[in-house]
Amino acid sequence: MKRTKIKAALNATGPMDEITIMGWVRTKRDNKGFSFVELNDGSCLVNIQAVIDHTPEIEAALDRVGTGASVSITGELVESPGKGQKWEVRGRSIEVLGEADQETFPLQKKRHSDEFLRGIAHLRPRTNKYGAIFRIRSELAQAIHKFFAEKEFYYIHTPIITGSDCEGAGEMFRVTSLEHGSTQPPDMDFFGKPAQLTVSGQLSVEMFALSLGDVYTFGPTFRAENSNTPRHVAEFWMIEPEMAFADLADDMDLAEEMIKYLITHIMDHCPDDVDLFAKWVDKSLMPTLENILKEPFKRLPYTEAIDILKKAKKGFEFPVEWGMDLQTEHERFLCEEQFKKPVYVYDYPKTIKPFYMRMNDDGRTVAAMDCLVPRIGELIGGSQREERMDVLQARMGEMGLSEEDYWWYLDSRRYGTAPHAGFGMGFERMLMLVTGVANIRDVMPFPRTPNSLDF
RNA sequence: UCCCCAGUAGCUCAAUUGGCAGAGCGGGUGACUGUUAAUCACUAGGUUCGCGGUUCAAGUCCGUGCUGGGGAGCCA
Repeated sequence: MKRTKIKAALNATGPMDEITIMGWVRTKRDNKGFSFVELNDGSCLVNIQAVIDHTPEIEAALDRVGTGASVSITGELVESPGKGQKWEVRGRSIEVLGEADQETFPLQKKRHSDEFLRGIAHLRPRTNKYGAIFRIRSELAQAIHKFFAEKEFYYIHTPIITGSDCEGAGEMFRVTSLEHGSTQPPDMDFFGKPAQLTVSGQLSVEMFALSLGDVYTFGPTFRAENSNTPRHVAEFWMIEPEMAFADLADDMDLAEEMIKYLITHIMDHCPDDVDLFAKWVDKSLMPTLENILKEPFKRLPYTEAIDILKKAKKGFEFPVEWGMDLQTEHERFLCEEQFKKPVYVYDYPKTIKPFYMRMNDDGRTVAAMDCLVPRIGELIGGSQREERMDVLQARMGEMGLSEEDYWWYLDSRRYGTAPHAGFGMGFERMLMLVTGVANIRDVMPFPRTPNSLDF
């Protein structure tokens, strides 16, 4: 099929005698003797307008066309005499590719609530807002690979199915090939042992940092937590870079550079789509993004953060004391009120962090960092990893972890260990940041949440 | 998982103290020679989320279940 994408047609530098456009009808306006048909094909936010003079044959076709139908229109591309668009198609013929019954087609020529559109997740990318979200989502994924390629990081595909039942984060989904309700023991299962969906590629990707140097993984991860918030889903994508011969400061440098790179990239490459969000979704989007770009992030040791929170004239629900994990209200206070920009909190108490984070000289904190951003909360969590075999073994002992289960992980410290650091960034949370979309379910094609697996 | 709120036409919402279930948009039909989510006229459209209860009478009150939203926890 020969067609010109609408994005290309709208960017034309001159008229065209022969053009065929295909897309979905957003609206049709009939007049006596001719009709306007606005088409969108997903290639860009903007529709193209086609003007078609009526003939008996064309009228018969137009009778079958309503909002949502897909059509092919052939004619010429001309400068529009009307206001609102530079180019339009003067149609000579129209072919109806797929009708849409107006009685039942759920998308109307008006704004719908996000809640309603979630119920028709298979059709919502045909709306302006969701089309824009998923174009930006694609561009953001590409930008991540571009960023790491430019910095000469290697892209590692870490496994989705894992046999490590404790990767240091959250409840896991079990993977089995046994019949539902089977009483067979795990050693009769496919892998001969229990298997789960990964919650993080970190332990795997560390092995490759300690081989290839600078690496990253970017793929789906799964959490079986019964979380019901606008910031959590059961299946989400995570970017996890890992650098050999790097410490916590290098880690924070990389994360900050990456966030700024991604925001700049999206502003440069998706101006129309970003504009839609700035206008209709979050009026403070542009100031927020510009604010993130303009200054260095605040770097705040956990112990100082606790002091600030203690002195804050603020009725926190949770009392503040050294050793506790920061609550949502504390995180929001730090980045939205105290510093009004992204904040790294680092050097957390060892008791609230996983075994693999590097012990600091004080013996009570570890080289961990969280990057907190306004509105989203924790966008990134990372650390310098414990590279010293004896310290790592001691930590695992404290936390009741079996060295046998991690024999391959420990081998990386046994043979040629080296300082290294990395972090995990929630891809969808980054997408929420650059679009201003408030609910994570609205930046995923088909979100998976507790009791929801409809598509 | 806990706390709070909501569920009425395809969508977004009204409905006074418990007293005849409504509007806008969308749909259908018609009009209109340049419209921009066109406009104008006419028109159809309801198991008031399910189940049980109180009452002469329930969209409205009570119980329960389901679904959705907000907040919290867990985290990215």
